[in-house]
Amino acid sequence: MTATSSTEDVIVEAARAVFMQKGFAATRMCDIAQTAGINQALLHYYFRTKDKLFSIVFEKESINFRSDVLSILKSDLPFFDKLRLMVRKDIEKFKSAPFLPMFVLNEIHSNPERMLHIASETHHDLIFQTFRETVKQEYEAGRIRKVCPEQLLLSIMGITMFPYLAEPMIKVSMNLNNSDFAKLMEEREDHAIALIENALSVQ
Amino acid sequence: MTATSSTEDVIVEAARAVFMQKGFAATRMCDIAQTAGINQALLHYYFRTKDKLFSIVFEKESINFRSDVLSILKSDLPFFDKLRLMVRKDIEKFKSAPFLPMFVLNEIHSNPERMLHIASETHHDLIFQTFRETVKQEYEAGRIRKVCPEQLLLSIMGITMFPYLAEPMIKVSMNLNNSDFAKLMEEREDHAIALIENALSVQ
DNA sequence: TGTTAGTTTAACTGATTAATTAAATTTCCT
DNA sequence: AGGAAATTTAATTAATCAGTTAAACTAACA
Repeated sequence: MTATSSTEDVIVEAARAVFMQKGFAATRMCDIAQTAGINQALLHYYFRTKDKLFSIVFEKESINFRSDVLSILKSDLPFFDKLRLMVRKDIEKFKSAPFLPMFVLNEIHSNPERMLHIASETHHDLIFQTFRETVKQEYEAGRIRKVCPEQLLLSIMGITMFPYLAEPMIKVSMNLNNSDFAKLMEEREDHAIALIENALSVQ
Repeated sequence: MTATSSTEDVIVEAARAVFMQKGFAATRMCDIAQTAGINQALLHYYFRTKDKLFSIVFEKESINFRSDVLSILKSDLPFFDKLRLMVRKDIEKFKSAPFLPMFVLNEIHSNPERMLHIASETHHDLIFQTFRETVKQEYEAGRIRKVCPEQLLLSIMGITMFPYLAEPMIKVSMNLNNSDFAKLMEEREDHAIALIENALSVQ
């Protein structure tokens, strides 16, 4: 059982869980220790400071957050297939990590400079540029309605992410329990794709 | 001028600004005092604790956050006019209070029980039920495509709110300065409305 | 068996911060 | 002017929390 694969990983995983749920400021080191099933001294033995531990967690998650859509966009699939894949991949990801959007957006919000670093590491600009050109080609060829690519991207992201950003609010407003909500998210993929397709289809 | 642009109001307004930007945990009472242009002692003289001050701010904002769409939905306007009004009202609100969505969702996220109280005060369930029935009537009459009302509402909210939730990320990704971003949000109203209309139109 | 890394316990330091208090000062009302 | 409320100053208390340290224990392992 390969001893040492653990502890360090256990700590990072515990930190991930607590940071994601509470955010940086509200997270206590002793919460992380407790979640990891160890004591505070050992926490500092492995990761000297709260900031270092947070950086490790945030770096990882913020990269995971940014979809790797570049390969999809650069493929030679029909445009609607690209969109379908983008939406499906995102929703799948958020289903397995529902706190991810809130966590990342929230920490960027409270420390925007960090975003500069993330953006360069994840080729944000390149992804966005490719998306813009792809959309432009499509509407110039008359295969979709003319639409501002920036606005379209914001709409797609909003459609896929919002339910996870607002999960606690939605559950109460719509009177859903956990399994109702999960089911709604199951069905969401198809709804989202259909909505976007219909919105862009000519005629 | 006197009239009472009273100290009390000044404090609440300062608290609103700081809490909105930093969230509860990261907010310091001395920040609020400084923003209000007073000292910490006076803060406690008016509002004894941080929690009380926060409650006042949050209560107010969470009610403001919830659009008063009930009157729109119950009017006898054509459905698309209702949608247009809903979207316009929401985007207008967020343009003047861009931190509102992040603030409310974030605090609900870190303290979901609070949501129960808000929901009952703002008739969430009634609004949602009315929306559901309105949509159902429309697609049963064949005036719009058949669509799950829950999903549609989530999509509309995502489309209107997401840009404000992700503002710092968007600015970096799309390489926009403040005025670029503001302009994009100006144009967003029409984009959002057109997108939803096209998505729902039959044929 | 003895060494070493990993781990625990428990007490402590130092910094931050919410909250309190008393006394002094200012502002405003009558 | 006199008095009450508002506000400041400055010092203090109490709590929380990140981070440190030393001493002891445990298990692997050579």
